Amino acid sequence: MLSIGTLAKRTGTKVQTIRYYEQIGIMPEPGRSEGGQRRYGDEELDRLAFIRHSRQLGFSLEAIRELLDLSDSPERSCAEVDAIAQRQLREVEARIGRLEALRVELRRMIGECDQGQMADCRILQVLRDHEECLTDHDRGGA
Amino acid sequence: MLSIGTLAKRTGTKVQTIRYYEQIGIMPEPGRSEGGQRRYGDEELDRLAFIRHSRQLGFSLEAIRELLDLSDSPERSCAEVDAIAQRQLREVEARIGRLEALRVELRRMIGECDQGQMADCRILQVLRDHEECLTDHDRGGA
DNA sequence: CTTTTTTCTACAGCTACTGTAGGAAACGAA
DNA sequence: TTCGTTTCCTACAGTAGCTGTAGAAAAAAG
Repeated sequence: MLSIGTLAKRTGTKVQTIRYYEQIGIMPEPGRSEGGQRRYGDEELDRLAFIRHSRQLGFSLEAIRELLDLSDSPERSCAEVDAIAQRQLREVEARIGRLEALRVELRRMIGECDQGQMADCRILQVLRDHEECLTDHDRGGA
Repeated sequence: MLSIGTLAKRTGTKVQTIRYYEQIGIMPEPGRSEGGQRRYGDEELDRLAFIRHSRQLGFSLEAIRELLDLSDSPERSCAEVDAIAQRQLREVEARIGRLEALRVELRRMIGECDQGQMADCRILQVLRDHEECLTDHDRGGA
């Protein structure tokens, strides 16, 4: 039987996070010691490791809840699991795309900065320079 | 004089977000109409556009607060602004790196799924398969 | 037996907003 | 001017996914 602290160490999770998972219902209420402390077995260890690994892969807790539900009902097809993973992949790719665009703009901005005085700092000018943004919203909104 | 709604439309911001920015002190308290409604001028429009543009580039509100402070004190060097932008670029690059690693693992996972029954779903197996994670934390923690 | 570590509950705080309720102000049309 | 619609006001709760705190009890170590 494992204490919450041991479980935490073994899975690289903080103790409060485990209690939080219990609170939101993705970890079960475990048994207790005589003194009222949580005691876990291997099943809970596996479940928590699954959750943490999925979190590391960027799955939301809601998606993980779905995955756990699916894995509890073996009569359903693997296709549903696949769909969740595909969705996750698409989200990751979208995020990468957005960040790459940011990187381009940041690099351009930084490249133009020649370490002069504030008055003509290119970075601030670029950030202040919202012409495109403004007209964007103007045309779009009105 | 602009109403808060007009300012919102022009900058692509929600009305509540503007009030939130005022509350946390990165937008000033504006003048009011006779009836007590907020009225803005071009200075506030510029400031808000600066904030929104910076947010779109991934800067945190804290970083933006710094940038605004710096741009209010023109005697300081552009190098400080450059440092903030560089830091931001490094963060963006780190995030891209992490997401690319995720993408690799997700693709591998999905590739192995052959749409069979749950019992032998590769995706769930991969997610469940935490050997590496466990030993990682085991060796690292103990 | 004493000291230190761990655990307990309950709650506040974090980022950056977003949404809601209930009411007042402003604006356009008749 | 009156009506109806839209916008605005304040104040507060909620979102995701935790993290940190306080004060007390239980467990482990010496």
